[in-house]
Amino acid sequence: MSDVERMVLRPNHEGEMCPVCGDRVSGYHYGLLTCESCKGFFKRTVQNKKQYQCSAESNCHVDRTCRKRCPSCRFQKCLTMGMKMEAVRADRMRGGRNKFGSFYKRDRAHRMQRNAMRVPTVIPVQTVTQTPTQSYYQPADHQVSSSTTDQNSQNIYFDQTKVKTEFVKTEYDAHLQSPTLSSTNQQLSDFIMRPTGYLIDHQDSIAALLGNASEDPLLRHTFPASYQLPEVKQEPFDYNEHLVHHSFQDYHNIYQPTTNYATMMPMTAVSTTSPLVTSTSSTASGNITDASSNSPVLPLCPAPTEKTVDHFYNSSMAELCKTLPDETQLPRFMSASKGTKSDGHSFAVLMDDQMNLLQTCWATVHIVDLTYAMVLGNLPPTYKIANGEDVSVGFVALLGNQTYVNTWAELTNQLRNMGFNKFDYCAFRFLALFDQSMEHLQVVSSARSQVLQAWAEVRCSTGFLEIFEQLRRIAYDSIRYLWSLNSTCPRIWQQLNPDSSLVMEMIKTSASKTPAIQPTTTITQVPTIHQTTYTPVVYMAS
DNA sequence: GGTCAAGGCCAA
DNA sequence: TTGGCCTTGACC
Repeated sequence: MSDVERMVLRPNHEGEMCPVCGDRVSGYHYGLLTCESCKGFFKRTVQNKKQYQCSAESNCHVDRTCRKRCPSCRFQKCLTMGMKMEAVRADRMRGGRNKFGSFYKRDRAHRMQRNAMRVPTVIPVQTVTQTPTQSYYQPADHQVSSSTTDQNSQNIYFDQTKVKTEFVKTEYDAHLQSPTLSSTNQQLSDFIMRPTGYLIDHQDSIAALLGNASEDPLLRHTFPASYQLPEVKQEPFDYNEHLVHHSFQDYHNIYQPTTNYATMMPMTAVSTTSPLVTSTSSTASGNITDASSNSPVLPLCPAPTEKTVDHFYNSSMAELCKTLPDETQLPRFMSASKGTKSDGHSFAVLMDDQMNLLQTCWATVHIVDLTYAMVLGNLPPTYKIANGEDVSVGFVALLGNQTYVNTWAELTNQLRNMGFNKFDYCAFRFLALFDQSMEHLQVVSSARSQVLQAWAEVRCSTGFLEIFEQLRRIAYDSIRYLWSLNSTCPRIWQQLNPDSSLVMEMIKTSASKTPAIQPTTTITQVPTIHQTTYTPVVYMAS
């Protein structure tokens, strides 16, 4: 093992801050880089099945000095940041490796790469003054497989050598640099700027779109092609094996509990409202009692092991999508597709359906992405674009559609207060991808059902779904707003290069596909959602 | 045998 | 109840 490899594999948490309270990180604990005190707090809470009640509004500030004040909000923040109750052992067995070992290793390697690449030729694109307690960049970077960037960045950086600044001239250029939209823009196809300021590689956009956490480009910086740190051992990816055995419909067959976790069951899913959807594993009272019914879609299985978690991430849809353009794999794909006629026509139809989905959903995914980042506090309130103007983050999120900026901000606040976490974010993304308006496609309808069922295993609130639908309608309206510019603001429209730009084609197509907001469903008010509708599933020993 | 993320212990 | 330190044990 080389020195560099040793550096990659050896933990170095010096200077790292706990994403929950900001104290010094002592290592990976229950899926997250945290301090010793949050580790102990989380362990006690889960082991002793503690139920906390916030005396305020469930949005208490948590930092090193006041973390003892509100255990309810502290625990909620632990969960939101990504600590995993499943990692607390039901049998209390000491020692041994935990179930996320390979995650930790991979995450460490990613972090080392980021740290290594932070040094050369980067300049701040926007210097944002922030205090430790006012960080709109919450340190979700500590979370294994999370989809955010770096906590320690006081400035937001970009690689000066990569940015084609000539394309950053108007407010709409700011839109075009937002993640989803820009992935379709040929002019910016080499590098894409995330709202947080990071440039991501073009090929990552599909992974981002599909919500694969381990492949999320926000986990990675863009590296010069010539620069490569030694990777942690990569498992060879067998396309055929993954497609056949880990297809979307077969996830539930993969995630089988192991003995360590077999005794852990989600005992209570307390809610004052009905479950999100009727689940076959739910009782009439809404309590989920069947731990063997694992998530078919989301990494929410009640008994994840290192092996099964690895399966999920290594066999991700993103990996499958990456292999699709490879002609040498195409025959295997065709023969491996269950129930799919193995001929070129079937494949063409499949691709056509995928394009339909992407064209319909990209704006929703874009808004969902920014919503989650806002919930985590990762985004500054405004962005300065190249011409010196400040635009609000809502302006960027809604593609310039000012109508619902305030509504979006309120929805974001509500989600934050409801404890919106990465699982909900993941569900939102899948629901966005499998757009309701495409439910005439059988696979979409089926996929939506699986997502909803998986989600219902960890959430018992219709409130989240209501807000998602609001976001989706806002996305539709924003696309139509963009499209309307060709008649209302021809000057700006022309700057978007409408005759040759691929993004214009996407806007045009999606504007024609997304259903108009009906008068009866026009978004005028944020729905009233009570915070008490959310209670996390608590894993308990049976 | 070293590593490190689990659980346990115990003073504050 | 908290949080710092210790012990344990699977994995490398």
